Parts: sequence; structure tokens; C-alpha cells
Amino acid sequence: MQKQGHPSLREIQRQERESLIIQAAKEVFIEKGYYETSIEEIAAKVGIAKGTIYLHFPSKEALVLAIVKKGVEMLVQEVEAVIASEKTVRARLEAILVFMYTGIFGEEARFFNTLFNSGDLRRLLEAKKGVIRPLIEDVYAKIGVLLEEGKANGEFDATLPTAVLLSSFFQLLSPHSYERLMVHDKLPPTELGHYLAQIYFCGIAVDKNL
Amino acid sequence: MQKQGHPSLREIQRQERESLIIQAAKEVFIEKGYYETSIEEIAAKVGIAKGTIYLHFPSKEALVLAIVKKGVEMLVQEVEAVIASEKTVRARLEAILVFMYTGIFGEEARFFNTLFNSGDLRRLLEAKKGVIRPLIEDVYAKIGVLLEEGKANGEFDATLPTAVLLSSFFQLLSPHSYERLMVHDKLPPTELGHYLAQIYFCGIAVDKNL
Amino acid sequence: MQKQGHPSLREIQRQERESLIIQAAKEVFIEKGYYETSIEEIAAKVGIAKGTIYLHFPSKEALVLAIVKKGVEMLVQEVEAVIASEKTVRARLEAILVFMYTGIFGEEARFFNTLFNSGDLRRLLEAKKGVIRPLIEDVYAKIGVLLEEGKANGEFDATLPTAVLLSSFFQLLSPHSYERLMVHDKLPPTELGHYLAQIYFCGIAVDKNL
Amino acid sequence: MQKQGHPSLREIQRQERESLIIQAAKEVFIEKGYYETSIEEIAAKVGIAKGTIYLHFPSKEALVLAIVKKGVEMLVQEVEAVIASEKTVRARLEAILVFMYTGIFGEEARFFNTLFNSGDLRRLLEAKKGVIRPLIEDVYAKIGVLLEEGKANGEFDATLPTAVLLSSFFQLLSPHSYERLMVHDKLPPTELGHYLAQIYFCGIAVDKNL
DNA sequence: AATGAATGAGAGTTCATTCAT
DNA sequence: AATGAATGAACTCTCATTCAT
Repeated sequence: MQKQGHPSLREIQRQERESLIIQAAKEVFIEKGYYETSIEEIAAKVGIAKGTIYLHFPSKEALVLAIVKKGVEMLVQEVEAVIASEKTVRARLEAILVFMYTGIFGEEARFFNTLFNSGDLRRLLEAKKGVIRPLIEDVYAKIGVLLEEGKANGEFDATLPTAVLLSSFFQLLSPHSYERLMVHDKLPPTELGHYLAQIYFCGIAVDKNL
Repeated sequence: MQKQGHPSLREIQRQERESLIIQAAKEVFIEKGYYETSIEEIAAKVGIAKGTIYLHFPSKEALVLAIVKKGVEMLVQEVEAVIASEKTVRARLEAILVFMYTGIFGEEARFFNTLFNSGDLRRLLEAKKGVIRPLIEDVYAKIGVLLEEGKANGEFDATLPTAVLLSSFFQLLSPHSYERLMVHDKLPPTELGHYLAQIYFCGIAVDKNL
Repeated sequence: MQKQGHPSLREIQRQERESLIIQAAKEVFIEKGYYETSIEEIAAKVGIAKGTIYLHFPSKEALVLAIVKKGVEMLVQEVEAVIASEKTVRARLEAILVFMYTGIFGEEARFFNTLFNSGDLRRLLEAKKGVIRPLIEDVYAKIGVLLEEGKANGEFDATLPTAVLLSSFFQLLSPHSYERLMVHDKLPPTELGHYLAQIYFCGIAVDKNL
Repeated sequence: MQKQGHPSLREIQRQERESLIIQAAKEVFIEKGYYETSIEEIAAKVGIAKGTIYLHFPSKEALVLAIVKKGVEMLVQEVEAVIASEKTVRARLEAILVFMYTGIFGEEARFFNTLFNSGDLRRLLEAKKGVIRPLIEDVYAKIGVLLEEGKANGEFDATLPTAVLLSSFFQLLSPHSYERLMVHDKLPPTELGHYLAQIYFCGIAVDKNL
């Protein structure tokens, strides 16, 4: 038993190692995909034995779900913080977009992107929706409320169904933007976020009163 | 070897069987994903033996690539036809979008969608980019030209980089739209296409001169 | 589809191979026990690949249960045949005993012995009692009926509870008899059966009216 | 090194802990079998760490052998005491039987039963016969002498080979009696011992001069 | 002495691929 | 051409054992 705020050395080491595993797993999963990644490979990357991973995660699936959960929780937190801020709806949505386009493609949270777009992971999530799905639904609901607020106060076009606005907003995160624009064309994330926001909010046609 | 235009009966039967295999494989791949689908399963769906599939495709990977190739070729064809038509750039892009949102989510070409968005397939394509990649680059290039034409003739906002416009255009196909809006909310594909086009071309903000 | 009585060559070969697997598995299981036997080992003994075993049995457990089931079914058949015969109850029980002491320790059915006495197998059987247990209960019930018939017609001591007689009868099959007497002391099975019957029916004390 | 008769406190604590381990191990082995029991599980039951078990026993196998050895030594002791008593041979054998059927199925020594009847343990014992086997042979020899004494003084049927009488005597301990009669039918051990003795010594046929 | 995190050999199982029929 | 039994490499996961703390 440890006093609050004073986790044992053992526990600290344990968490550190767990972080290392998650980090390595994230990288290999991103690079090779879930099915092409073996536990052995992740262990080798961390520099530990296969069995050690199983001290932290009961299965390969649990490992990947833990990573996803962590990512979604970060997103939930950010979305909540942004929503609570005192800005126009559009500004708040842009903030979320920028957060994603900086966080997601940074070292930390690139893995999260695959959550919405990778076929293999999506199926896993649906099978085990118990843990992750409610979190995602929460984000969807919160952003949906935001969009309706925008429609109500005249910021957004009220003739467009909120569900469509919602889907479109999440589409802005497809891996394409990342791979073609950021990697190949070296477009900085903030600039990319800016352009995407402009398209989303104002469209690509000319003659609009921005 | 057969003379042009007169394929033997054998060859016709062969092609028919190959089509059946491709069709069944497409359906199972869509439902279960590449790695969770076994050759046995596809064979069972066609009603043939496992080994027979290997008479048509040298490997599981070759099979999936053949399916993808077929899908991309259909897209190339459509894009070429659309581009050649005498309409505004926006009208031509909308035509492509509608084609995708009807074809892609219909029985025929849903598989194509995973091409751009499924993690597992993307990796396969990159490994074997020799066959597929040039086709995709071709589509990208052609639509890129179209977008620049739109910028040149004042239809589109010339301050937005063409590469960004291009990525955004392809983003409109993310599986999210399909799954949430079409399956759950029962939104018809043409209506969905209409909304997405409106957002893409005009943005979601009000006060625009449509 | 095959006509009755004319199984296909494929099916015949299949059954032959399955028999080979069962035979090899039985021998290795007897020699090394369930847990110390690996599928690899059984396959090597048959001269086939590991995977081939899984074409016939879905798991190691299923394999061992199939072997046990086969053995119990043979016993059930024999017991039924013996019970139907026109002999004294004692003669019928002796026939079962001799059957077991020749069959069980012969090449064919030694494995069956472990059914009642090996700890590891017993636990497996209890976990999956669905298939095997009813068969065993059937044998128990049939022999119980036989014993009560013996008590009713004055052949056996009616003061002894039938359940005890039943247990004692099955105890006559403990592997000890086999290993010490037959292997070490080279006692022929029929002679062993004879002695055991004498002890069971008449006891070891002298001065009885046999 | 401690002087005889004055073990240090350390040594006493050590022995106590060892007894706890043996006790817990015995229980789990009985319940789950040797191979389905993990060291972790035993440690958890004792309330100590896995590693601590290895301070007392160099391996899982050594642990189980120690348990068996202890059980056999108890039996040897009892057999020696009984043999030295001034009773008929039959009375002395009955005493051993009763000892086993009370001790063996009580909390203390149920494990011992598996010694003779569990497949997994038997194989272990044969591999490491160095320690245990001589003890067992000793019991066998002593009871063999007793049986021959019985035959010599006219108590037992001299036409039955001593080896067969010996095997039969040990057969009386098969776990069946325990599980079916004691657990299911709630037969008290002393009563069970009585019945078994009657069958063994007098047989189940009627018309005998008890 | 006691711990329990770490190890890694080895198990059961799957399945893309081959090939004799 | 078609079959499907056979293969065996590769995978996930377990657990007896070790050893730094």
C-alpha cells in the first residue's frame, strides 16, 4: 500500500515500461499495420522479451485497444476543453482541427488517426465496442451539439443536416491529407489545418464573404 | 493464343469464373477485412475449391490487387469520360463525386473505398505500387488539372494550393460518410453526394452567394 | 455423394489416416501422458506434418476425447452383447472382465484403461462430460442392473450395497495389475483375469463353498 | 548447522513455511492435477511470492515429489506399526485398509491416492524413481510378506499367487471408490472400508463361512 | 530471505500455398 | 482443369525458472 501521490518505485518502473511498450507498439502498428505486426517485433523494439509484454497486456488485441483508448481519451479531453472556451463555434471547431492536425501527426498521437480510417482496427473496435465506442460516441455527440449551436446562432447553414456536417468534420482527418501533403509536399500541419478549415467553412468556390 | 475478338469458349468460361472469384472476394474482404478473410472462405462463397483460386491468382495478395486494379481502372475510365464533357469544372467534379457515391457504395464498387482508407490495403499497395500506383497517380493528376482549370477560369479560390484541394476532394470518400450516414441514418447516396458537394464547394458558413 | 457401401477412395484414405493418427496418439499418450505429449510428436510418429492432424481433429483435446470415445463405445458394445447372453450373472461379469483384461492390455485398447485411472484424463472428461459421460453412465447402469439381478437370484451377497459392488468391479481394472503383474511378472492376461475374478467373487479367505 | 534436537528459530520457521507450501500444493494438485496447476497458483494460496517456493524446492517436480515422499513415508510408518501388532494377518491388513480409507480421503492424505492411480504422477515417479520407488517397494515387500504369512498359516487361499493378492490389495484404493461412493453416495469411509474388506477377503458370492 | 518482473523455450493452432490425384 | 489433403512457417500465448532489488 502506498500513500496517495507516492507510488512505489516498482509502480513507477512498471508505468515507465508500459509507456515504452505502448510507444513501440504504436510505432510498429503505424508502420506495418495490426496484422503484420508480431508481438515479438514489438518486444524486440522495446528491447525486452516477448513474455514481458504479456505482463502488461493480456493479449495483442488488448494492447492495441489500450493504445486506442489512450488516444481517444486525449481527444475527449481536448474537445471538452475547447468546447468550454468562449469563442465562436467556428473558432472552437478550428481549434479542434488544429489540435488534431498537430497532435495526430506528431510523435505522440499519429496512431489515433488510424482509429477512424484503418479497416483492420475499425473491425476490432466494433467487436469490442464496449470500451472505446462510448468514448467516440461522446466526442461525436459533443461536436454535434457544437454544430447545432452554430446553426442556431446563424454561423452555419441550417439547411445542411447536422449529421452530414458531423461526418464531414471527421472526414477532415483522413490519412490522405497527412501522407500526400505533409510527407510528400512538406506542408506544415498548422498551414494544412488552416486550409482545411477554410474549405470546410467557406468552400472552395469564390465570391464568398469571408 | 486466340485471335483478337474471338476468345475461345474456354477463355470465356475462365473469365466468368475469375469474375465470380473477384466478386466473392470483394464481398468477403469488405465484410471481414483482408487479414480476417481466408482463401478457403472465398472459395466456399464461390462454390469452388481452394486450389482453383490459385489457378487464377498466384497469391492472396495478387487477388486483392487484381480487385483493386479493376476498381481503379473503372474510376480512371469514368474520370476520363467526365473530364472530356463540356461542363463547368465544378459540374464535372460533382459528376465524379456522384459517380463515386453511387458506384462506390453500391454492390459493385464498395471495395474501392477501402483502397484509400484502409490501413491494411494501403500498405499492400505501397509495397506493390508498380501496378496500382501509376493508375492512381493518373487520376490524381487528371483531377489536379481540372482543379487548376477551375482556379484559372475563376471558378475556384486560387489562393488555395491545388494539392490541398485535391486531398480534400478525395477525403470526401472516407468510409465514415458511408457507415454513419447511409447505414445508420439511411441517407440516400445522391442526397449525401449533394450535401458533400455543397460543403466542398461552398463551405458550411452562411452568407455566401451561391 | 457416394452410394451406400461404396465410400469414395478419398474417404477411405481419410479414414485410414485418421486411424493411423489415433493409433499413434494412443501410443504416445499412454507412454508419456496427455500433457507431456505434443501434437508435433504424434505427427512425427505418424510421419505427417503437424497441421495434418488438425484436418482430422480440431484440437488436441478433441483428439484425446475421440480416442476415449472410441474405447468407451467398444466397451458399451461388448457389455451389451455380454448382458444379452444366457449365462449366470457371475459368468457374464467374468466375460466382461476377461474382455477387458485381454482387450485393454492388448495393442487395441490399452488406452481405455487410463480413462478410469489417469488424473489428467479424468479432469478433461469431467470438463467435457457432454459426449463421454453418458456412455460411461450407461455402462455403469447396465452393470449395476446385472449386479442387482445377481443379488435377486441369490448369486451375490445381498447385504452388500450395489454401488459398492459396482465400484469394486471397476477397480479390478487399475493399471497396477497391468504394470506389475503383466509387464514385470509376465502373467498372461487370461490367467490374471481368472485370479481377479476368483478374488472378486469368492474373496481371498479359505473355507468357502465355491 | 544446528545441534541435534535444537533447531534454530530460523529453521523452525523454515519448516513451518515448507509445510504450508506442501499443504497448499497438495490441495491444488488434487483439485486441478499436476499440469494444470501453476507455481503461481500455489504461491497465491500460501500467500507468498512465486520465488519463495524456489527457496524451498528447486523445481515444480521436486515439490510434487516431496509431497509424494512425505505421503509414502507416512504409509511406511503405519504399515510397519500395523505389521508389528499381534493380530491375525487379515486383521492387520484390514487395519491398513482402514487407515488408508480414513487418512487418504481426509484433508491430510488424499494426495497419496493419486500416487498409485494418476497417470501424470506415475510417469514422474518412474522418471525419478531414485527417491520414491524404494519406499514403495518396501511397502510392497512388507505387505507381500504379510500375505504369505496369511497363506502359510491357512488364513488365505494358497493357490492364489502372492503377487496377484498384492496387486488386488492395492487396487482397493482406486479413486473411483472415493468419487462415486463417498462424494456422490455419501458413504462414510469406515463403512466403505468395511465393505471393501469383506469383498476382498470373502468375495461377493454367497454361501461362505464368514 | 523474500519478492515478482523478466525471461524464453515451447506449446497449440492457423492458413497461404503446393501438388498428387 | 479442378480438387482438397498435406504442408510447415509463423503466430499468439503460457509458465517454470532466474535474479536484481
